Amino acid sequence: MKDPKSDIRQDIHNSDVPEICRSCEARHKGVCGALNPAQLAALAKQTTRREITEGTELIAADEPVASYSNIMSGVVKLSKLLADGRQQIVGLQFAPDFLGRPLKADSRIAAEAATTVRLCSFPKTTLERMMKEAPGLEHKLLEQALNELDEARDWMVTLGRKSAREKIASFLYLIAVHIDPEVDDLTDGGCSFDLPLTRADIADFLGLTIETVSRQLTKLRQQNIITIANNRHITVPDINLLRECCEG
Amino acid sequence: MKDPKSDIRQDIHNSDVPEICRSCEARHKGVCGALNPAQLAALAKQTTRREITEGTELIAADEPVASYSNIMSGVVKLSKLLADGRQQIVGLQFAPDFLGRPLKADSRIAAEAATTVRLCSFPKTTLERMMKEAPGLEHKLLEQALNELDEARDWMVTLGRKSAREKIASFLYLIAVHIDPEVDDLTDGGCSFDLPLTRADIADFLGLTIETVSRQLTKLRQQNIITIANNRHITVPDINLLRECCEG
DNA sequence: CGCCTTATTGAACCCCATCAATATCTGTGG
DNA sequence: CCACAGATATTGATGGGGTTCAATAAGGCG
Repeated sequence: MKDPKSDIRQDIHNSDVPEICRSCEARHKGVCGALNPAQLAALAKQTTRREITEGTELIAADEPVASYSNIMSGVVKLSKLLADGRQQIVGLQFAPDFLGRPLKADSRIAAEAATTVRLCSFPKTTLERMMKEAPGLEHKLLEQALNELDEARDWMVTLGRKSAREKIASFLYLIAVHIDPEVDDLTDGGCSFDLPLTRADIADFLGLTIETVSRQLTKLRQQNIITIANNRHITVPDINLLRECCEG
Repeated sequence: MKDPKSDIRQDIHNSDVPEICRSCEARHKGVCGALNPAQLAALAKQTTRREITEGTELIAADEPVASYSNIMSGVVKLSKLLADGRQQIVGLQFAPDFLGRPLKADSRIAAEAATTVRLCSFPKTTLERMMKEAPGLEHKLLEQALNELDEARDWMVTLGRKSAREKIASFLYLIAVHIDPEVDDLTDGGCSFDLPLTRADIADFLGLTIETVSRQLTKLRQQNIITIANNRHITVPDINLLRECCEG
């Protein structure tokens, strides 16, 4: 069932991996993990790496886009807009996530750099050609899509059924888990991180107003569940206390 | 790059399609569309078809499940539960959707028959084996996952940013589009359908209470945007009026 | 018809939004 | 280093949309 030629290719020595790919996270946990050195080299020829400043629009809703990207560092926010200006952030993406809507010209979702972001971009057509040659690529995309679907559905519970306090706690916990690789659902102890979003963005992510976000953060601070420095830097002395706030 | 053997298989005459698959929607729009007649026949040997009554639990959250299914008719609701009993419905599935969480043992989501449901089920292991033989299967799964992701994100806007009235209108519109195949985003005129959910389910889908759902339905009725018969049957004289209610 | 479930309607309350004022941060230039 | 200005965040007062609690009505099925 397997093409023997590709087996040979995959045995090519690691030194054939393009230099820029060697230390890239996307090659291990990201979509590029599905490519062999020769395919990586072919893709690398077409890639452009960019550092993008906070606030830059990466993908406009409704506009067809000609390239996909891997996020190498930073945080990207995905958002949707209603006609009257109300906004909802529908997802956050971190390294080494794949950015773009496969199998469709327009995503109907806007993507914006929430922090400084480094991207590794390549033409849509190149990736689509490779999807036919390397079925593992499609598998990686399926994995990410299903993970994002799980996350989106988790967040629907937060949006639909949680109080403002629980929403804020859930948000802080989400960021803690994604920013600090040491933290996961079982961790004890404390952690600290910078918020990748402004209060306005947090409000748009949680379906709240800026004022409510601010008030609830203040309350969590007064109850010693978090400390805040310079508005953006959060310290969580005991992650379990925060976790308890996520569901009442 | 292509395995010539599979090309031959795909040219096998249509009469080799298993009888039970011939009139099945999943073979056209669903995942089975990726299988050739021989593969369909192999899968058909392992499938069981069941008719399931409203209210039956199909998948329990956290419990590993040994089979996947195609929905042949009816509506399945996917829901999540908080520890204190608060519930959020995170998705609705219609024929010919694929039911189950690929690539993972437990889905952390409960699935329940919202109406009478007919399923075509097959062992997980069988499908996983076929995914390796027929890359098109994975492609179909990716398509559905991305569609569900789009839908989930659309709904996040509804949950996070819309008023109760807009939520109810959005829900009615969603059902109209999915139940009546004639209706889509561009349709004019009217339509009518049965609600597949109770008021309690609608509330859990929209992040509201039963009472609010009821009050908003009453208001829409008083404004002649809908009529209601027997609590469940909705008639929409002008779908455009309803559409306008979805965003204010 | 009678019972039970499901849905509607009413009244009071509360959480969060809104509007408004003040405070803090950040970066720039004197 | 400080002063200033604009953006960002906090805090306060008030009001409204949706929840909660409670009672009534309507549907569904024996």
